[in-house]
Amino acid sequence: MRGPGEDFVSGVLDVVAGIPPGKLMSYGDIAAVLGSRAARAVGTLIARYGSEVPWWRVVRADGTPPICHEGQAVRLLEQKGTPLLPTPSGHRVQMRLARHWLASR
DNA sequence: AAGTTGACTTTCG
DNA sequence: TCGAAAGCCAACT
Repeated sequence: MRGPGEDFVSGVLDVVAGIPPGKLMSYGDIAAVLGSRAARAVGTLIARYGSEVPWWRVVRADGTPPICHEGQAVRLLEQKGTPLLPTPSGHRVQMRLARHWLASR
C-alpha cells in the first residue's frame, strides 16, 4: 500500500487514521512505520495537516500527550476509552497496554 | 543551496 | 522520578 505517489505527509496521515479506537501510537512509531526516524517531522506535519485525523491517538514515547494540547488530548482519549494513568504532574497514557503495533518493532 | 525550526527520542545526572 | 543535553529527520524560509 502506500504507492510511489504517497509522500511522507500522506503516509503519516494514513497511519494515524489507521489507529483503532482505544489504541495509541507514538510519533517515533509512526516514523518507524514509514521507514524513518523523523518523529519531530511527524508531529509538525500532524499539527499542520492532521486536522482531519485522530491526532489525539498519537502521543509521545513516554506516554505523555502532545505538548501543545495535552489537556484536550487527555479529555478526548479518556472519552474514547483509552487507559489513562494519573500522575502527580497530570495524566499519562499506559503505552504498555494501549500501544498499537504495526509492522516493524 | 544552506540554515533554522519543531505536537520528538534517548541517554546521562 | 524528574530535569537537562545531544541526536535525528523532514519541512520551511
